[in-house]
Amino acid sequence: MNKKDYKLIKQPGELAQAVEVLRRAEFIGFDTETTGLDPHTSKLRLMQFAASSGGEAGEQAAYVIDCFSLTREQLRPVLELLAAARPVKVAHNAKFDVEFVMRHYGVRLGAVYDTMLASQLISAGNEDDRHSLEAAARRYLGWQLDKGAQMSDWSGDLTEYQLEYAALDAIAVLALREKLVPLLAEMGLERAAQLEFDCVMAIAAMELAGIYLDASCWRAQVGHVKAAHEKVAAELQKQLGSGAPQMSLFESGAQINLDSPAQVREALARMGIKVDDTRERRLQRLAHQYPVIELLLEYRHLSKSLGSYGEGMLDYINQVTGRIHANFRQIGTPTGRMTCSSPSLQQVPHAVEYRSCFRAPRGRKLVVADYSQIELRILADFAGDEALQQAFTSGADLHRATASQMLGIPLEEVTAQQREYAKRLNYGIIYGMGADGLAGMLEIPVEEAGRLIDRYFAAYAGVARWLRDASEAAVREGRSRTASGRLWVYRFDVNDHQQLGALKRVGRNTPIQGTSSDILKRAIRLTDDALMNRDAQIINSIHDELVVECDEASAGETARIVSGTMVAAGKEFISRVPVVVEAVISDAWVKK
DNA sequence: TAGAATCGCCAC
DNA sequence: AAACGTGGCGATTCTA
Repeated sequence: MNKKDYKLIKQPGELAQAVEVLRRAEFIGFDTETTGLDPHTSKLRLMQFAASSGGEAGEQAAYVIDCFSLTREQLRPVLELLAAARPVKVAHNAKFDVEFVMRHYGVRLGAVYDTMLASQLISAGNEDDRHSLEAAARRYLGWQLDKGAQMSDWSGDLTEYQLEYAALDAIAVLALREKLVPLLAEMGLERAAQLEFDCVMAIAAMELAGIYLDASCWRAQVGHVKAAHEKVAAELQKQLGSGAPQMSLFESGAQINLDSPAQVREALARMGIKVDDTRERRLQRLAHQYPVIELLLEYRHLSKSLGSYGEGMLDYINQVTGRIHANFRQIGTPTGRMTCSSPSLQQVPHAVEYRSCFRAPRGRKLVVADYSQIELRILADFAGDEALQQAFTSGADLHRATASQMLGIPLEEVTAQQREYAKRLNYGIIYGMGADGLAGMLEIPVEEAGRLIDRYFAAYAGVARWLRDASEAAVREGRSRTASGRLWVYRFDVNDHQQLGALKRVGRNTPIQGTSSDILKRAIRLTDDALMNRDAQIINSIHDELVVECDEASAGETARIVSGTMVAAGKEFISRVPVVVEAVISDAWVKK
């Protein structure tokens, strides 16, 4: 490892010299130390930079800037360096550092190379790999970084040890990039990496802005659910207890734990209803027959609402901003989708009662924009299936068109049930659903479901061929790619019958789901760029949807811009099928 | 008894 | 036994 040489900067003159050196580099390592994890309540203490010094190979110049010693005005040269497109700032999980710089200095980084995202792409869906700077430096550099100082107190006088640690991280990311660049190239991941790097800033800005939740609206909603929950629980106890054996004199009642699947299963057995498990799918089929099952499903639904979407949601409201700043993991799944936690804004129930509590503050509006059937459009494009493409270009209702095509009847003669079947097929096909799954969902015999699928594939022969090829390629090559080139190297055991089946389904789904996520990420970047210097900001992103909060007066304009950038992003990846975005202006996170 | 594993269910 | 892909998360149950 290189000598831990660094210069501590506490004076404007020293800063000017450092910036002069850094400006000449093509890439500079960048890291920060902060007094805590929340940019709204914690301070930025240090900014560390590293660059090749231009001398002998491997020599580094490293600078540790003490933000407590310099005013914003004095820091201006380095803030301009950060804002410039060159040099590219190399950072590990840049989102974290970027949020602090944005929050405290109002500066966006001009260009980012994120070694954490690069490392995740190279792992190609292997979720056993860790991607902390410590883990990545060990794996790719053989460096043993001492992270002991990471959680130390950065708010007071700093020790030599702390400063060395801080400087070394900036050096490490620069060295890490050198190792990752050829790996990304060899694996054909350069385009995917650029796509990821390009939206880091926009995602950081989205988190930093947060989303406004009307607390009293939420409390009222939770109150309603709580009352309903108690009522249903009491009734369910009564019904489930009815088959119980004679209870002892000392027991007031045979209370069971309604939240325990095992106890519920036993109670149902006592009533003569024997089930292997009590999952919703299974119970749904018995609900018509047994009122107690219907009640149980309602109880489960209410419990879920109270647990995941109860009072706890209010704890996420930031004390400083009054808004919720969830954590978005940019590469959250092997297909490239983002995931969101603390709280997961991606799984707030679709019911208006919940979503309408997430709303625009006074004088502002939300633009809620989502892609119309983007995954099916991707499939139609990839498969080159003219019939499915025609269904999209005709302008007719898609599921009605599908029903018409597969049943060979005019559009006007399609019944509501036929449309519903076609809709389930359209969605299920993307996930690799088979006759059994369709039969269960539509509550029809397996043979009939099989015939429906046959007709579907007869109408869309190109889709059938593409899906078959995709699963065969996944089995043969053990990997799939999305349109950006993102890679998932599978770790399924093809000798295991079940895993082989799963592999075939994942092989069909990954290029589609992954390309959809490519498109949304591109849309995030283009939209963020287009909204720059307007009173508008992306505040949420959910797989095929963007939510933008903006000034009331410019909502119409904002909606047009967002639609335009989202469509443009889609067109970068698919060309044979029109990309359609539905954008509405709303007071809350609902499509009015 | 704390953490891991499992079940069940919310989203797209 | 399951039979439809990707997750996060809360409650229960298992395990060391």
